Amino acid sequence: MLLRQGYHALGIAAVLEATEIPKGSFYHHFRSKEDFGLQVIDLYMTEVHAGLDFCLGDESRPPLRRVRRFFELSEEKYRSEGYLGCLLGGLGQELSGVSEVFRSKVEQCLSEISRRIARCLEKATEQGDLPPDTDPQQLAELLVNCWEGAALRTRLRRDPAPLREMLDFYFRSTSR
Amino acid sequence: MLLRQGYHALGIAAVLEATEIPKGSFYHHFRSKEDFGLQVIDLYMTEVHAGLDFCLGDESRPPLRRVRRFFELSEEKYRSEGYLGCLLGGLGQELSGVSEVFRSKVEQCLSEISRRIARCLEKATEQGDLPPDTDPQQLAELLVNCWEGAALRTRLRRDPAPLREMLDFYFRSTSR
DNA sequence: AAATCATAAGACCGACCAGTCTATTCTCAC
DNA sequence: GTGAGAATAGACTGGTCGGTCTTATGATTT
Repeated sequence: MLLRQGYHALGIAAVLEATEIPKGSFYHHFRSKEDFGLQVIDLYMTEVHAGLDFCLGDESRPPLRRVRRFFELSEEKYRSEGYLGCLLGGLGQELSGVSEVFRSKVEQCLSEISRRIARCLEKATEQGDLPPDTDPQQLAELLVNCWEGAALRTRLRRDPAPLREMLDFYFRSTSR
Repeated sequence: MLLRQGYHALGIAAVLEATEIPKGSFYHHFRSKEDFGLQVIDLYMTEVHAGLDFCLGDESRPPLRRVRRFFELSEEKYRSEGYLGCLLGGLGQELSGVSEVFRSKVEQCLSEISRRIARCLEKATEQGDLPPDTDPQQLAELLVNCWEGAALRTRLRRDPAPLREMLDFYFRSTSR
């Protein structure tokens, strides 16, 4: 619901109705709506990290393939949700100008993802799949950032093409 | 204000106070808050198109340079606003799941920008600055989408690096 | 069985928001 | 100068929102 409607457009009452939970229970477990939102991000991140574990730890594939696979699985997940894009991008855009808490939280999450991908790109460099002069961290940030942009467009168009074309371009460019 | 705070977090009252305009005047000229938001987008787009006119119409530079220049000037504009990113990206993310009107409006604006850039990339292809088998429209969409992602990250980090690195990567990749 | 404490339950509250209403003032054509 | 419509002005309204309050219930410990 937070992904679809965004933070402000989603009322607590709607969450309570959908989950059939009374207000008293909600505020017993969550300090506030903000606390709730932050915990939703945490939950989202455990999924993301599980995906990263699964893909980047797959020693049977070359490192670059592992990275690509992670994003392909993410695309699959987006599809199953109706192409709503990424929660981090959504909340980041909506709240970064109005809540320092959310801004730093989202930034921290994105840089954490980038760091893990960078470590995998480093392996690719070691194995000679990337030019030796590449900066893995920068290349990883680039990938994550462009992915977020493509995810937004995918959401606007309700069409996965922007995600696919972005991945194609990125991996065609880096590995050549 | 709409760029900084987002649509929902921005109250009409705040706009009225900042502009010292009474409510009666506002609702005399705008049908509703939604109407106001849409007109702000229109205003934003006239600026964007002026920038496109200025850069893409500059016959003294090769086409690829014109495109790059447009985004470099955009970065400069973002900087002067305190790195709040792009209004289209911001409102698109926040509202696309909750308002069909805004969703289609933002999508239409982005695809319009892409189309103009595509026409310039086409010239680059004709002049041999891009491989003859490239799809200008797709390459333009890609650029716009990745730009939006980099703009979001720039906003989250309050730092222009993501924008610059994205442009570097894109133009290094395409023209090689 | 009693006591205790975490949780459930939803009525209730004050704040705020977009939007309306009526009254007033400005502008300009005639 | 006067009439008419556009624009200004802000008090007001109905509804919604996040959050609180009191009371009830369940489970666990002694």
